[in-house]
Amino acid sequence: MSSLSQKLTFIMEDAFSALDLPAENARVSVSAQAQGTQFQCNGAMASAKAARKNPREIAQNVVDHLKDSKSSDIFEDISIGGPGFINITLKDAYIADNVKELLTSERFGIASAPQGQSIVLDYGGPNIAKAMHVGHLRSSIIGDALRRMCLYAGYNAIGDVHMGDWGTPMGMILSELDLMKFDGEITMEMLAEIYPKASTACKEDKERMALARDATKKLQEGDGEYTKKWREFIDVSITGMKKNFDAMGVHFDEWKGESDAHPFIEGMINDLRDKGLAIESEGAVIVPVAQDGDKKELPPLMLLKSDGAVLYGTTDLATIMERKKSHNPIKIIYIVDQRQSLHFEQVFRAAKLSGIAPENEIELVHAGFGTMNGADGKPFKTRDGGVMRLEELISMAEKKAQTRLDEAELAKDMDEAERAGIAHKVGIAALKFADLQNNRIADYIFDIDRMTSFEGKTGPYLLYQSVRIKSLLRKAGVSDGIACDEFKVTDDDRALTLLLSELPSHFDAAMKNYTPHILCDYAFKLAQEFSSFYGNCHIISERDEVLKLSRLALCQQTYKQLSLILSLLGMEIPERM
RNA sequence: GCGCCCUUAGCUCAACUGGAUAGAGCACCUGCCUUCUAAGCAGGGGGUUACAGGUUCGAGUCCUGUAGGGCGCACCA
Repeated sequence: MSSLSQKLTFIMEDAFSALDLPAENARVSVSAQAQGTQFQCNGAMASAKAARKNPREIAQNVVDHLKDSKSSDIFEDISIGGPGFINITLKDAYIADNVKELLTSERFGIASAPQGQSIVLDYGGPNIAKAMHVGHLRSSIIGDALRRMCLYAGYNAIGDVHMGDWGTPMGMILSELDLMKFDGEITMEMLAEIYPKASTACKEDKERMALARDATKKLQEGDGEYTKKWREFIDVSITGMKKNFDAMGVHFDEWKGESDAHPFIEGMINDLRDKGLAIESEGAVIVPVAQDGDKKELPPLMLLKSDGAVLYGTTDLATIMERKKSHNPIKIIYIVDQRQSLHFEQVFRAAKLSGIAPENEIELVHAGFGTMNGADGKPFKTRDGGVMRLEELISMAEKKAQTRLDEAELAKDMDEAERAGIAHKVGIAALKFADLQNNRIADYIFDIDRMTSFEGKTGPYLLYQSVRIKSLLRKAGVSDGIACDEFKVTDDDRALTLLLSELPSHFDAAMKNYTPHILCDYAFKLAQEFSSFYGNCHIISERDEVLKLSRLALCQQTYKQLSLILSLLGMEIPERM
């Protein structure tokens, strides 16, 4: 079981091979032309040069071959267009057979990865003592979606929040507590005040900074008193983070941080020194990672500062060791701001050079994303110039959904709790979809109106269509799978039927490039196609029993797919809305 | 100075990795609640894909250059 375009590709590959044409040119895709033809293959033109033939002639050979062969009962029409496009239209009987197969397929035709392979995903990346703001949105939402996708693809996917809990900011807080002579219970509110205060003071005053550096070093060396206090405010901080992540429905399997790599660092540095990879330079310890043929001058990865303290790159490298030991993953995916691409290039090179992550054992991927800008194209700020907190954003979206619900006739018989539950699901779907539908690589404009919009290409639209189907199936008394002995395809539902078969192609593409927006796009098209079908056709009131059953099956299949994709994207469908 | 990324409709974004007439949503205009949820559907207008060359049967996509924007270049994370 696979998508129709994949099946047709197999058939086309056979035809190409039989005619001594390169099979890799045989790929069949959904037709770009809206009307008329259903699928197309562009391989004749690609093969023309090497075969020294006219592309139309090649296309004709392929078409003749296919018409002669037994697969001819598949094609309603197969013809040549333009410079050599092979256009394919399928027989309804073949489409019907395919749907029948799809209806009983557990995974919609999506292939499953070999068992026992792990992938670690590094996303979220909140910092201790800092309030989570909209900047954490992308990493969390994209990362969580990719984790769910990897899981569905059959991998043992492990999401790690990888907190910033080990750098100089920790020393800033500890030294600030010293200066305050503080000895009570640390609260979230306190932390929110202390950190910015300490950070500013350190920037302005070199001596104050020295205190922070000193405290950082002591902490990293295992000072008892500091460790105790550190543990205390880490726990407080994590409680706050969990609140935010829970509200967004972002899940982590591990709550590790930079500090968890600490036990690996000393051994790692010694090993790198022994291998001659780590060297002293200006009092610091570095790993040169430049290679012949580099276009740019790649600075070395610094492991130890001249004062002996570790850095971001040190913990990142050691974290790979830690992950290798605990999970032995085939891949580690970092969902981190694109601006850090140089840093990851350095770490990845050092990991390969040192054998910490041999190239053929662990694949290291930086799935970077663009910077979030405000409407003016500059990094996003609220109207008063501050940073918008995540909680604020979530509650804005929820409130808008609440208002929308209060206006609706439907909500009259709902109690408070049900309304709040729906408003939450709708609000979160709006936020997540607004973010996920963008290709992750490019910078994007953070538009609060778009984030909290419920019309058009939005999360709530997808929820709405799903809810409509669910309601329809409920009224029709359909609960479990519908197996159609006979499936009837008509002009009103053919487009939806064909689209339903294409999920595997889109899932594969999204996985390959780590781009959830491909799934967003497919889900939207599917919902739109369904909505059109829903508007044009009678379903429950259809008199033709075979057609009615076929259409109910289509509804259910659409619901199942939307439900799967929404869950992969981290959205929940309410019972009604 | 060196390097990376970006520039597509008024706005926000797609375009299956080189394919046919570049698609969606928002906004604007016209219809549709007496069929199963109108957070919806049907239809309309809106484009020299920043610019100039090049490669190719074929370029938004690849190569070169120019302009504009963003970012990064060892003791922050």
